[in-house]
Amino acid sequence: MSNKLTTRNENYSNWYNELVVRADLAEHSEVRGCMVIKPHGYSVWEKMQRALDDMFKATGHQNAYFPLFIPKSYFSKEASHVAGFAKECAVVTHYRLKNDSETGEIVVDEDAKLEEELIVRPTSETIIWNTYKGWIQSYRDLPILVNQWCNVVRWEMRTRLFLRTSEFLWQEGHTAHATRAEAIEEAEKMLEVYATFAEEWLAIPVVKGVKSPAERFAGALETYCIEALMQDGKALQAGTSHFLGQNFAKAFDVTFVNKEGKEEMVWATSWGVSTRLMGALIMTHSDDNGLVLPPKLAPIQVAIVPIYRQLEQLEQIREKVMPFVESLRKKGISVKFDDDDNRKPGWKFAEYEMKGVPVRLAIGPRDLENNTVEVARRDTLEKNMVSFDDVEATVEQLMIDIQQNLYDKALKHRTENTREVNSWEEFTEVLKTKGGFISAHWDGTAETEEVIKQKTKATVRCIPLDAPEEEGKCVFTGKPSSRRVLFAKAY
RNA sequence: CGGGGUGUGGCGCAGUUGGUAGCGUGCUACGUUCGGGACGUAGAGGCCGCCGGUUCGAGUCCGGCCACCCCGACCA
Repeated sequence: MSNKLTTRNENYSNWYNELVVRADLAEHSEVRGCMVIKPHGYSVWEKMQRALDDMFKATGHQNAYFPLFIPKSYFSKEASHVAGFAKECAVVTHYRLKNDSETGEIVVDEDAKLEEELIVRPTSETIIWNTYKGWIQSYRDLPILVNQWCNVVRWEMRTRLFLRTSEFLWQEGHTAHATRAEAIEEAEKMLEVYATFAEEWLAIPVVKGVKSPAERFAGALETYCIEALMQDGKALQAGTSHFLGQNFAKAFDVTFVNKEGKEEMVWATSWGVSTRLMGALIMTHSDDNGLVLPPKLAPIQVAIVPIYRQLEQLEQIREKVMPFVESLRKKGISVKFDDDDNRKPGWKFAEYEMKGVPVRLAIGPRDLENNTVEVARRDTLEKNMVSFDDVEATVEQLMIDIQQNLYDKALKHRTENTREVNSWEEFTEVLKTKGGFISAHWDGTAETEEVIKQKTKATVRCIPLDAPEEEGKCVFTGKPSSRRVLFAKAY
């Protein structure tokens, strides 16, 4: 086996593809466009789920579950929603197989055709609002704050592990409110939750913003988003939160009686993040040696590699180390003492590096003599000899330091790759030679946005929420603009 | 849907003008090793993507399918 990954400089795209497989996160399944998320990858996802789920609960939400299948007719009720998803829907038409009487092969039983076809959910707004109709009569029934963890299917033409697969895992929050202001507040609140999660857990700095009308979710009045910048200078949308207005209430006739006894339409939001965050995590921190994980999301936070000749020596190391291992575990740090006798230390070093374990400890006969441990940190690849008496404190501190260092590095990268430009020449030049976020004035029209996209492949990633008012001229048309927006090529 | 590529032991690949399938790695056993992906010896493992054709003979030539990957258009 070639032990080295393709480097990021050689071919960023290959680097990513190889890394996902070699770090044991996921692999292509035999089904086109679908992936198998392997235990190591799924452990990371579970940690994300846990953290997010706690945050959802803390903001008053509850989990529920809605069907995988959506009757086709539901879709047609919200015009822009259908238009947005129609091209990528999997459709169930039959409910039974049979053995062909001639060949004996398993075939679709044409007699078992569904009266109404079912769509495999690409998102659940329609079935949920069809359900909410039955839950809501009075203002007393509001708000409804529900989330579901599930899989969805979007029949993508081109797929990449985690970044875009035909089936993916996500959560989708769907809330119902009595007033416009409350729904907007909810959409903004969940954007904050996502941003906090991205920065504190994934260690990924994000720009909070709103989407241009062209990039808005199908059926939304406003789409809020968090945008991150990857190491190759391309942007990645890491989460979205939508203010849906009354569009779905109108489509599904969901009304409530207010305090004054008058009937009103319900206001809605929806918000989601997906296994795509795995892609963001990988592309933000990892290096040419493999995966780099922030400690808060690493399934194994500390790996201990014993170095020994005879099994007797291994036992000596084990005796020395186990109380320390137990002590770390009591503090909630996940530790693996790797006593696998079939792998050599060098192999284990490389393996834990590939898999992104934040801290690796090596302990051998020399360390037993000197009461030391070799401490290696994944993010900087630094190695230090530490007294065994101090190693617990060292490890605890490293959990904090590595988490922080990864964030700082990513923020530095983003800062250095966010450039203000004021002319079309500058715009195309920066895009061609450097990439990254381009902060520029835009006249706000869909036409200009489209032309820029056609010419450069760069899109308006978002209008940052914190963008200051600033008089300027659109980089492309020269028409007046009141604030800068962020452009970039995107995943 | 266009363009390109690939299908051969688990994985990665070679296989020349057609002659009965090989290498690396991994796997099993034993021994020596063990501080950055160890080494030796002995083994196991293949309807060469599928269907048809040419031929005494096809992994190899011809025709037709199928699948997957990569690059575009579309998208979280």
